[in-house]
Amino acid sequence: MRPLRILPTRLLSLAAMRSDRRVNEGLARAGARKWHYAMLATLAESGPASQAQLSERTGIFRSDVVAVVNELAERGQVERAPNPADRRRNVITLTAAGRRQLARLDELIAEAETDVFAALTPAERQELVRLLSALVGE
Amino acid sequence: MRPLRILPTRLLSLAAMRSDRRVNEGLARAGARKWHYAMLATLAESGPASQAQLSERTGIFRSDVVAVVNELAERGQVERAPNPADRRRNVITLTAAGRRQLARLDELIAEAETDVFAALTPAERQELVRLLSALVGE
DNA sequence: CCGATTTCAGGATCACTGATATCT
DNA sequence: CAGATATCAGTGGTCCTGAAATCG
Repeated sequence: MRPLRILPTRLLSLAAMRSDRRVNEGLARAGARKWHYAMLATLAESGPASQAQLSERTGIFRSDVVAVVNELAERGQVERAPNPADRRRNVITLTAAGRRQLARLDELIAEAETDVFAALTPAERQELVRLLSALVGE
Repeated sequence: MRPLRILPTRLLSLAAMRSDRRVNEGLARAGARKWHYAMLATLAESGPASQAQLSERTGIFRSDVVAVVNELAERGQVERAPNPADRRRNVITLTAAGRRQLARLDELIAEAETDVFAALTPAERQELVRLLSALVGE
């Protein structure tokens, strides 16, 4: 039997846990969680979107998108409006305050990534990204 | 701004999520979760231990060890006995049924790891393990 | 008294199921 | 009618805090 500590899936899980914890610490300094960041970043990259599109693009679960949009809307970082062309859908739009918050979160995440990958050389970090990309199939 | 999909910490989180899901599916076929496996494997590797030791060795949170031991004890896979030399402590011991369950879980995890790392060559998989080990500091 | 161990109660986040109402 | 969308209620696992009881 392989020692527990070398199980590849376990190592992956452990590394992600430490990384997530550090990233969450950073985001918490701006009162955000990871889904807030993912949604703001996606809106900035791809423009206004329906909630179903946001679910696909961010990975937020279908039924959890509502709550994240609610929270960002309460803080004035996104706006929710009905889509006149398809009245089942909402159109979620990034506001100026949302862009400012995103810029702040980008800084906090950059700091976190510096810490998380401190033990790797730039080449190793790049290789890790390559391997992980292959793993998730992209 | 870097595209969201290439953020290294996000990639790591996503890869771990997919991996965890597949591993949990496998373990669920034997009615187990990841902590059950971790505890059985640790007991097989290092022998009988107190609950505090099991917490350190497995990563199960201090206050959650009780429930995991309870569940394994109910199924007859471990035994909990007071330590006569230090009456604050319990001694948790693997049973024959526990060893059989561990063997079964080892198979299920091996299958899961085959699936999870299917996109990588053996050399790439080894390199990934090396990089992740460096990341978690071991 | 201090520290270690076990145990319990509970919180917060997250992934997920299932159902409903509305609209195309 | 089928299919998509947004919403809501609720479950279960995990990580974590805090505190009590027992013992060295």
